[in-house]
Amino acid sequence: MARKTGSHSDITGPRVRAAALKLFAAHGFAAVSMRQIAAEVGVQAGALYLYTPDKQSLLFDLMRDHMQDVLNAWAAEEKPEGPVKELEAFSRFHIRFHLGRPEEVFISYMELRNLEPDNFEALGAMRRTYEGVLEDILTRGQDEGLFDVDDVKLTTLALIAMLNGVTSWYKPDGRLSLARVEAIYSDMAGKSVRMPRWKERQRKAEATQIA
Amino acid sequence: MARKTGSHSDITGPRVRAAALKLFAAHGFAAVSMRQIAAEVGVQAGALYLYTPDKQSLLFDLMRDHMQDVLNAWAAEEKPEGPVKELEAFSRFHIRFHLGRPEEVFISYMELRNLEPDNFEALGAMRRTYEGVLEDILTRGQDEGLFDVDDVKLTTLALIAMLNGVTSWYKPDGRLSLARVEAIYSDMAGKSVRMPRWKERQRKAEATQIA
DNA sequence: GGTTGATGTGAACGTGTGTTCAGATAGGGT
DNA sequence: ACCCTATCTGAACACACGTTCACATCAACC
Repeated sequence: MARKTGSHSDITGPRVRAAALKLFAAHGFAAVSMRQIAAEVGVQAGALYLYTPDKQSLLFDLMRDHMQDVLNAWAAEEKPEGPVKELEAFSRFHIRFHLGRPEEVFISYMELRNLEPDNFEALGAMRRTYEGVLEDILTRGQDEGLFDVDDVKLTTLALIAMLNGVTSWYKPDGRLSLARVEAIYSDMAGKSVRMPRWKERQRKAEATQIA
Repeated sequence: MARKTGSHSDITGPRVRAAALKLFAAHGFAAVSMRQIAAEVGVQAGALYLYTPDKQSLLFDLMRDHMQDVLNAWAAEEKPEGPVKELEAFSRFHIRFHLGRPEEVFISYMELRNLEPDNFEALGAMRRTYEGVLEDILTRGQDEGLFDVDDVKLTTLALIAMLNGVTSWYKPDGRLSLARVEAIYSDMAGKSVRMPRWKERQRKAEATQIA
């Protein structure tokens, strides 16, 4: 029976998660104690266990929810037609989404090794799903002769690494606006995989020659 | 007076560092105890303090030595002429060097936040020096009209992030050889910044038109 | 207005932490 | 043969850890 007034559980619960997010991102999962999290919330350590079964779950829930958010947000995104524009849309989406959640991103890529095996596997599956989106775009672009990609899997990982790197230096009040960063990254991503014009011409020339 | 036979300090010292490297890379600095390191070496925890003043120094020394190795190795590398070939040489060097030291690389980019302020600053300076190498190549290429880079600093960080990403998935016995990975990455890096031919032609056309 | 149940306290449990240090050990120098 | 000293042990220090639990508090309901 949920209380209406005076019930703190609706408030404290999210605050616990917010505190954990902030502290894990700043100092690392292993370096943060339950007492520090409790202090950030303004509560005693024991009270945390009303909102999480243990410290590990606190970490995993943050990571899982974040990955789910990414996947949902991409699913809701409007997709343009053709691999070239899709790649640009993906790059822009990735940069925009990740810059809006620097702490979640940081945790999701830094604390993987602190997950227990089952949780690690579950999160790995979600990550592979997301990478699959990019891999699919590259594959179709390659098939249509629009991209010149040596190895799709490797290129996928290289691009994701590049795009993720943005979170390690971007400051909202920095020199470059979000829009500019978004543009530069998506441009670099596009250029790094697109079929060069001379190669395209050569390909067409060979095709007509054979025919 | 150093012993010749039976002296273990020449042996135990490096073993302590090797154990710390291995364990820090596998589980993270904060999650590894001095007793675990000692056990890996086959010694009691107290003995470690004959080789390091404290745990923090153990981490910092590993990171500083690694960065110094990178800088030295690049200094010793033979450099080709021209920004385009220099960029390729840098990319290939970076991939090759980093894939040969996965643990050092992992630590150097994951454990920065566990460094005390002074150590953090010292390592940051070394990292900026290394990034300066790439930044310099891009700047010169841009000046010579060979590269089409929107923002040199941002592009530097994006490329470094992409190249570093390789360490998070590469397995020596995997599908792709080191040489192939090296080639693909340096190719992507080059394409992502190089001036497109059509833009180059346009630039030259405008130049003659003005003259 | 007394009862109930959600919410939180504060102390305690057992274990582990980084670090120190008196003492054991054993090989090299004389 | 003896001493010296580099090397290491094993116990101890004070403190922090994640987690549990008996108990307090207090708003909402009958």
